[in-house]
Amino acid sequence: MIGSDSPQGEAVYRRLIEEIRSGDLLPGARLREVDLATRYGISRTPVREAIRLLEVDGLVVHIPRQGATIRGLDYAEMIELYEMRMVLEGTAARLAARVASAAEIDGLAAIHTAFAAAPAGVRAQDLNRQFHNTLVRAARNRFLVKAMSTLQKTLLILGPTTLAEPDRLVEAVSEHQAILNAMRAGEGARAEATMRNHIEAALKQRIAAVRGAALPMQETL
Amino acid sequence: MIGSDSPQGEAVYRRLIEEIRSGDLLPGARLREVDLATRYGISRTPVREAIRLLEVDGLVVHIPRQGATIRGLDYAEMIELYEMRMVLEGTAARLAARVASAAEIDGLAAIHTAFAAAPAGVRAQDLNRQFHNTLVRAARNRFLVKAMSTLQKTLLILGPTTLAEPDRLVEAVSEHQAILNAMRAGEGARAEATMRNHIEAALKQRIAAVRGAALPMQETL
DNA sequence: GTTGCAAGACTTGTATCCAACTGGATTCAG
DNA sequence: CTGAATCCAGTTGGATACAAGTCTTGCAAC
Repeated sequence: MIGSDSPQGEAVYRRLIEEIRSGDLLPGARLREVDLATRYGISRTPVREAIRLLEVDGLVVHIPRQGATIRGLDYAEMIELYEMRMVLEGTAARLAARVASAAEIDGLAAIHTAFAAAPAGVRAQDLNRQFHNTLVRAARNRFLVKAMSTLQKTLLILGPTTLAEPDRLVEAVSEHQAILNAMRAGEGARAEATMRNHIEAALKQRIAAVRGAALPMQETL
Repeated sequence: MIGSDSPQGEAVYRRLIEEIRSGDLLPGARLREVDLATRYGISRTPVREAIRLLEVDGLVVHIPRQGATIRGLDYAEMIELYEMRMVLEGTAARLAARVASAAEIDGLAAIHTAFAAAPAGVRAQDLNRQFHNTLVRAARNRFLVKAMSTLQKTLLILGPTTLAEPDRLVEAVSEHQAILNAMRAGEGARAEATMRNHIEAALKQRIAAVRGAALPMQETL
């Protein structure tokens, strides 16, 4: 028994996701079925299921008779990932500005207030996640929510968000405020533009973070 | 042995997808593990795997101790689905207009030529799929490709595409031509706009097709 | 005739067992 | 000492056996 509710496969899945988020499982780590099964005190069947779910999320690569390993993102994929965030979250802001109720925007504003007051750290990161998730849900499009959910899981393997640095946090607060203002005004186009700008700033920070990182070995001359 | 390559679970998955596309499996159909296993002459293990894959695609709903059934899309979800198509395929057209090579656009044009010459039917539907898939791949964004792949699978449960009617087919050819023109000119914004227009026209056709369909029973007064 | 309950069939969830394949280590020939 | 071929350990893929829960159906009581 490792999770709270019945389906153990899903419990293992969530647990593995959490281990990826926390950094216990880094790219390249092998996921051996018997290893995980004995570690969680269950059989291989639910473990297999969880690994398959991680595979369709794109978090692990699964070579047929060889096993699964946490995959990494190369530079190009990182850019593509943020490009998609700009599209999806920008769309979410545009739609939400039109259809979100005042109560929903108030809820978003409450999260933002707490976010603005939080020091850099896990608390701020969590509130940031809440802000973005709530905004996406406010767009009232289930397929958009699902696509963003997949994208965010992929984002996990890039490591913790860039909000650890206080400078970036201050910028992010300001950008969130701009998004909120546009949404309150019901200006979808401006909400989309400010959101895209926000994601692009996050990408710049991310690019700066990987500066100096080693190139993949195949390309190391 | 039901598929060509090794992993049977994936073979079952593709086979079920095909049965959904062909209309053999309609919304509401139950997927019993032992039933499918005996039908394909294999054990339950790969069948379970395939059903889980369909679940994450959103093609089946899976109630924990009760089983999986092909799910249907209500009116709101249909609108949301096409809204997402407008966003994703519009983005694909915009990006492809910038980054696609001349060879890729020529390939797209070749598909288009065959499409324009095809009579309404499965051949035209297949070429239409090829056109859209090729265009999305030309955008050079793996996450966009994956998101569109999921969306297209969901589209399957709405039934065959609207290209069965010759009138709509003629319109679609014209719209595809407009998209191609914009891409050749390298005008991303226009490519996006024409693609969004194309998807919106398809949505209108889809809405007309469900006119007079029975409302869900809960709402039937 | 209707409603409540209980037993049984049916279905999925989990565990374990066997088969097939991969990768590396070891050994033997050159 | 180098190279390859072979053998063996390790791991996943699939099948079957068992456990647990849900729905249906039949019966009895009201």
